[in-house]
Amino acid sequence: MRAAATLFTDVGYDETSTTKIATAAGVTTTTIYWYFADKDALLVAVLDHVLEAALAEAALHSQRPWADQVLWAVDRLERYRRLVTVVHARAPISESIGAWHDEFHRLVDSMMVDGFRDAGVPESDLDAMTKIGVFVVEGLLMHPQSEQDRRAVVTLLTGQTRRGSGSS
Amino acid sequence: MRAAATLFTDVGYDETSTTKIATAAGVTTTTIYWYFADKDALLVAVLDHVLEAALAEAALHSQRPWADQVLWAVDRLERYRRLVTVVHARAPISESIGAWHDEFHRLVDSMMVDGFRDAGVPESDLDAMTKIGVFVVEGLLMHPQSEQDRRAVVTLLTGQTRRGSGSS
DNA sequence: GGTTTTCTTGAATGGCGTACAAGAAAGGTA
DNA sequence: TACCTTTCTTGTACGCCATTCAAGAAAACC
Repeated sequence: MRAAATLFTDVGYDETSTTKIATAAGVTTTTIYWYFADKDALLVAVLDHVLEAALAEAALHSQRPWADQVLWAVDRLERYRRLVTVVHARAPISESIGAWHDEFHRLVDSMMVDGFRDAGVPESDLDAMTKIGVFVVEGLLMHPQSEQDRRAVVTLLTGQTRRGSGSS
Repeated sequence: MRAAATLFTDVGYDETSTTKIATAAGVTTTTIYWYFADKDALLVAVLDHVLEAALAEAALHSQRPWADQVLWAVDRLERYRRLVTVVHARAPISESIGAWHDEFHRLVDSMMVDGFRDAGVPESDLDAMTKIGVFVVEGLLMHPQSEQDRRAVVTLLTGQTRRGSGSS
């Protein structure tokens, strides 16, 4: 069932009708509504599923340098670009998605705080730096960049301006 | 007519039906379709209108310090949060909105490059810094923050860590 | 005054998310 | 075995949506 909701990731939420989901899953739309309160609830289930898988993988990389971790996350999550945009678009109008979004940011914020603290960001800048980190990662997800551009942005973000990635 | 499309800003694009727009404008939905090819074209017209007005106002502040300019932009554009999210959500699926989004980023990128260059960012980091700037501003628009948090983020972003805005 | 162009409309179409009453499957208990 | 209850699935229907089309009103032009 949730396998059928790969459609949200690849095709998009608004572009995927409940009928298409039902057909792909070999059932009727009404069946979907027995398992999920509404289409938003189905999206939340997909989000939870996807996030859980990503977190499990991320745990394997937790010892790598901070810049590598962030870059890995961007690479790993890039495929969920459509989910990122639709969550932000629907968060203000859908109770369930708004709640998921809030909790998601609490989680990501805490991970970012730890990462930047370990990377040596002074305590006074930690909150602001965390927000910048989250916004930049979301920006990279929503606006796909070339491999080098991604790396340049993350490198600059995480403070180690290793020089030699400029342009023109 | 475009005055009636204030609905997009305040209520949201998906939440505003063509019928509501037509009623608010004192016409029928069909009339709207004489002036605009589809609902997306109407959104693009609203975006152009809103952007033009903001740019005109921004020109008056072009002599202020870079950090103030960015902060002013965030304050000024915050009311368009719904537009920001819907543009990102629809850019991949709507030709016209995708085109608008591309051109918008070209414009904003060039403004950001100039701003950061004048602020003393080395040429080698300029491209990456510009992207970070754009992503952070978009992030601030999509995730409303308190006055102090906004200021702290922009201050850190623009490099003048003036100290004394930390937390806890 | 007649013709052409500009604008507005009512009615229709197909698709959407969702609700509901009815029934099939499955499981438990005698 | 037969009955009852819970779990699941379905066909059908509703109201709303974006969009289209043929028809007509208003305005502009000659």
